[in-house]
Amino acid sequence: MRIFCTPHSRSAHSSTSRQLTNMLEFDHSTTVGTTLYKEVKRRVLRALAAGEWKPGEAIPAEKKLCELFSVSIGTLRKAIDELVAENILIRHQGRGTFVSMHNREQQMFRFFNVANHDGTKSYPHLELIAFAKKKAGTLAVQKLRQPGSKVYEFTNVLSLQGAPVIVDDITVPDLLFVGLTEAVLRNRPNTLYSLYQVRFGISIIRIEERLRAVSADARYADLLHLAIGAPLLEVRRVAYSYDDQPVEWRISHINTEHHEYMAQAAHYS
Amino acid sequence: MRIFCTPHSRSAHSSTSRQLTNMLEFDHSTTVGTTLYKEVKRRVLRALAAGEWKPGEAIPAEKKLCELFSVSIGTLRKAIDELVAENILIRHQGRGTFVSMHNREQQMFRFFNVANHDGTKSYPHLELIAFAKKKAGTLAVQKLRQPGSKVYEFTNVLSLQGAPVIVDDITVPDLLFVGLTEAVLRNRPNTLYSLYQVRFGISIIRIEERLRAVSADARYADLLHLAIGAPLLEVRRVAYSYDDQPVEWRISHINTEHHEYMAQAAHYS
DNA sequence: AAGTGGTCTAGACCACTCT
DNA sequence: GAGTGGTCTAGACCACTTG
Repeated sequence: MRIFCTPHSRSAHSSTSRQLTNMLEFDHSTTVGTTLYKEVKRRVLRALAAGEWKPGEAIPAEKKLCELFSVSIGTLRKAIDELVAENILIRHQGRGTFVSMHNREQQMFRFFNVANHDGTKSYPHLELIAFAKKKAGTLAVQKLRQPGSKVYEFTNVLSLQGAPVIVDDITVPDLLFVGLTEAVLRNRPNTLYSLYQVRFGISIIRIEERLRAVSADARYADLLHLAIGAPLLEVRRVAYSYDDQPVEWRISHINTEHHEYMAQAAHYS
Repeated sequence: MRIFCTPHSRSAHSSTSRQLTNMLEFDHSTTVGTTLYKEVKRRVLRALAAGEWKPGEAIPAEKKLCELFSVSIGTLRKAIDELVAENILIRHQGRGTFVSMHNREQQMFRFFNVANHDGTKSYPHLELIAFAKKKAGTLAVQKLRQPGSKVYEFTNVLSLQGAPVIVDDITVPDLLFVGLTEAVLRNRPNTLYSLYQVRFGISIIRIEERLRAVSADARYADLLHLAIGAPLLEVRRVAYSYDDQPVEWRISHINTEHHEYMAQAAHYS
């Protein structure tokens, strides 16, 4: 007679879970209302957050993971499916499954929503115009959930087709970005988020943005070569890493005279 | 000896497909690079577009669909999975799988991205201030891909907490909205998109929006009780139905002094 | 109790990639 | 050819809903 695994029963399930403990610390706090494939997903995420598999590297083959987690191929694939859908892993048929990187051409524009009026996107030219380490302001503390800590604050001006279009005022917690300097920011070869990943091991998974229309004050008018009072698109962004941990807070001001912010909505709210 | 279905071989596959032809016309034009579950998904979509199963109704049980399409439960579920992920179907454990509706409370805010500064959303009060049938302008023709046709144009003013905040200038093709009148727009009980669905059989599946900051002209200043030149968020939206067919083109102007436009990005660009 | 969707299994064969 | 992910099967048991 066959003995079936009873995935919805906590007792039978936790015994399965225990076998996986050697991989990473077992954390009971997040083990509520779980199913086998969710549990597998959580393990993979934890391994990623711990740097067990690094961006660009392949993770073990599906069959290997089935043995490692003691689940069937169907269950394993359902877990991986979700991670692929969330852009955390990338599958290449015949090659393997890889941890997503941010420095690839195609990923370049993932979180860069500014386009020309015809919908095409161009590479921005970038200039760092300010850099400082200071105590976090109340707004930054709130957004980054890092009370009482210090932060790095720096400002980039992005130009498209030779004209300045965007001013980014960026704040990151110093505890996560140990060793960040002006030189590091100037010498990076790729995008800012690829620098975060390669240099500091921080992967940006998700962003939330709030948009408003404002009038240019003296500073923005100067930086963007506009008249004071000209309409600007203000974008306030919080960028999140694997555990929904906020790691960057930025305010962008965009001259939308010749460019647009592109948004889409299809899947759930 | 067992005979396996060879899903990737066209000859074996098309014989399977033929069995389904009684349901709807077989269309060879879209049968390229297909897999079994994609084919099943396409059949379901076609049935939905044909009105075979209507919004709010349950579609046949998974086991029934397995027999109908002659596929296994795993394949059937993979097809339905994608339709659920795209918000076209909704599954309720123990009850059935239903065609998505737009008039439910929870769906109310799906395409309504304007929120208070604290992130909460409120029901807008709505006033119809203009309605006309006219020849489509060049911009509307381009966005709606309906050359030479007539359109309905109407304008709504949306108020939040008693103050006017948004002006929506909306254009829809008359061929799809036969019988649209001012009275129909005034007497609708739910959202505009639920009216589209219930009254005209048009389901909005996806929207694309482009955002800019502009200065209020005399019309918007008047409607939104602002000074001329005040910064406004301009949102240009195209709304799409099942076959990626554009069915609505609207330009919104939003006073973001006390409200924000919320955007998110996580899944693929 | 009957019917529905949700999860899981164990294994098959296919298409693709790399060596 | 060996190894990878991609698709598909046939059936099991579970949790939930409704009569």
